[in-house]
Amino acid sequence: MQGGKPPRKPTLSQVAQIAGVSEITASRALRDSASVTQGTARKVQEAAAQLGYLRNRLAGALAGGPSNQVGVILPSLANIVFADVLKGLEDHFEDAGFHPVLGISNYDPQREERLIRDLMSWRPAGLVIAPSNSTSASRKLLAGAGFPVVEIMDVDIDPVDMCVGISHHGAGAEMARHLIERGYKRFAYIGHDIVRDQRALTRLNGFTATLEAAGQSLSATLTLDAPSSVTLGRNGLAQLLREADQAPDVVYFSNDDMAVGGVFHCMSENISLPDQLAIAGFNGLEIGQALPVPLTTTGSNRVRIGQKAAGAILQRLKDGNTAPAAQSIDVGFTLVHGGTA
Amino acid sequence: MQGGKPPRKPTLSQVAQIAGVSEITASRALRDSASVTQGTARKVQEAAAQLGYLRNRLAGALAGGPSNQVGVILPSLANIVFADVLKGLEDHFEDAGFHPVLGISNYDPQREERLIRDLMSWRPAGLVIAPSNSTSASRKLLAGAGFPVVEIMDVDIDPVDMCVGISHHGAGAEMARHLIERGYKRFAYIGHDIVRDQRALTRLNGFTATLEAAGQSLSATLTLDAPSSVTLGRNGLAQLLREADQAPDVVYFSNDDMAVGGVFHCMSENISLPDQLAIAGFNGLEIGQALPVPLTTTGSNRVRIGQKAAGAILQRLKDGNTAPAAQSIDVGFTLVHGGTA
DNA sequence: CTGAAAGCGCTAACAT
DNA sequence: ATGTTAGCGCTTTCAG
Repeated sequence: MQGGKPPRKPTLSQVAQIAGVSEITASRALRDSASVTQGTARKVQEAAAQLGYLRNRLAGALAGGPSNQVGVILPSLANIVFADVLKGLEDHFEDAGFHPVLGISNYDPQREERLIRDLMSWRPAGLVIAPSNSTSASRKLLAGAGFPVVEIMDVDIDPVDMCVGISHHGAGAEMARHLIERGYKRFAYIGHDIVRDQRALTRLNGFTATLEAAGQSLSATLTLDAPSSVTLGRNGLAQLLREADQAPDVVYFSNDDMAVGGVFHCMSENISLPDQLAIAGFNGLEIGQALPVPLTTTGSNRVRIGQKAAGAILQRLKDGNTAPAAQSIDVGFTLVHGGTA
Repeated sequence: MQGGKPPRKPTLSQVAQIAGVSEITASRALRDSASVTQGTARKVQEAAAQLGYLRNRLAGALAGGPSNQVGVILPSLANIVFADVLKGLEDHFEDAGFHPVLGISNYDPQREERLIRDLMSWRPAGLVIAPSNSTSASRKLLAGAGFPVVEIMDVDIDPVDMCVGISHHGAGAEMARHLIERGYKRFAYIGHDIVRDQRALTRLNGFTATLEAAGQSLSATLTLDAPSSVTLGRNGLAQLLREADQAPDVVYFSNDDMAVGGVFHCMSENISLPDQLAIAGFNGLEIGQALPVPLTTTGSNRVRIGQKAAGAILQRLKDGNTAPAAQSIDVGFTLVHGGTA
């Protein structure tokens, strides 16, 4: 409570001394009481309790022991999507006694590279990363990491090691197919800062490719240079409808946040959904489904992605980290037939 | 990519050798190029780049260097509330180059204690914890931590070191005052597993205390033994209305998730809000405000709590961790005048 | 500004 | 089942 130099924490050697055994025996007793006589284990544990001994994993890991830390690099935490992924990661890591060490790249490749260095400098047991246009230096770091690495969110990539996610190209394509089937003709797209969010761009590419294969095309595209948000989507739709030569009959938004904004604009302008205008999003967020008319969108298994990624790391750690051929896990997406398209 | 024993990573001494300086000089050059001649700094940096040297902070921290890891213990990530707090923490930690090391207690005091031990064994620079009925062992551990500790969410506590949050007692009391003022007479409460969620219980206490001070009381209370959710709130209200001798005219829910469920029940049963029944929640979640009739609730500054907590840790680290008197930061709450009460 | 010595606290490897 | 030896890779003193 008061000032003064911090009293040194009790060390293993002190525990050993009190228990009347060697340091290494104390170490074994504390880590895996099975590798030691019951009596010894008890003595050591008592000594440790008496001293208030607290294991120092810095020393342990430096000496070659295992780490239970896993680096986790995500682009943002403002977006519920990544909070969901983190939840999924925690689900499995927590049970296995592993702890995520978090870094947020803010969609910035330079920052991401710095984070990779930073987290690797703690010699974690593994690394999970949702890449943001990774630099080649980043890829090189990951390739030579020496521990399992999982790139998450997108499987339309050439993974450094393993990857878990969905095909964003496929998701865009499927939505295009659905909308074409519904008979829509005048397609528009409203997106957020797509330069940074590569996965949104990939969806758009899948979307337009499918339109074109069907002899259709985007009649209007609006890309706003800001992070996605409900407000941005709302203003975006207002702007698009104001500026477009001919009103679209359906708008594909870069994600659900944006799309919900679009729905709100329609509500306030008395544009009836989906007759006057149809709207589609991506992610399958709860808020979209809680709307009076649930949003038509693509459900992405975000929690699942986290769980699978954690599972992949843990599995490899159990297998002694013998890197097999690069592995790709597609958790799949689902078309959510809402009422807006 | 292929098997084989992992090649040892380059060490500082190798960098030093190539640069033609001593190990310690190389160390200084890499950490703080200002404490060394420009030329030396350049030579060392080149050598490091050439070797692909990656700092080993395990060794650094063990040798007495600073850590940039901060333990963060939260009860859950399923609840958006804690994702928001984590976002706030990241906002400041990321900029300062610090990384949260995450543990999820699942509202379990035993698990929380294990997590505290586990995270402390990495000798972090600080610890942020949203306590869950902490055991006395947990409190003892935190008290002797030797680094800054912030207990978050609630300021109605006696903090081990510092705390950041709001008064949950006050929040409950204010909502009671508001509802009394509105003229409601028959008050009911619907809560989730309150044994585990102490803060919800504290709000309830503030609520009932205020009712009683005004000569009123809760006419019905329903506490469900499960984590809070929209579905639980919906079923809860159905049950309460079914079983209550006399229908309440207002229901205070343990939080917004629950309250939104209540609103959904009313929608499907054509119970008009707030005339036939009024509803109030807690948190000010986006989903509650996105409802056709926005939810009357208490806004909690969750992101702010995270930011302030991170700020408090960083400040103390800058001040050389000279623990001043225990500090308590109240970020305050706001009554959200929605349309449901 | 640079260096030499010493050691942080622990665990793997090899005995016994 | 337990102990001995050695060293992980770095940084903190303390000197120059």
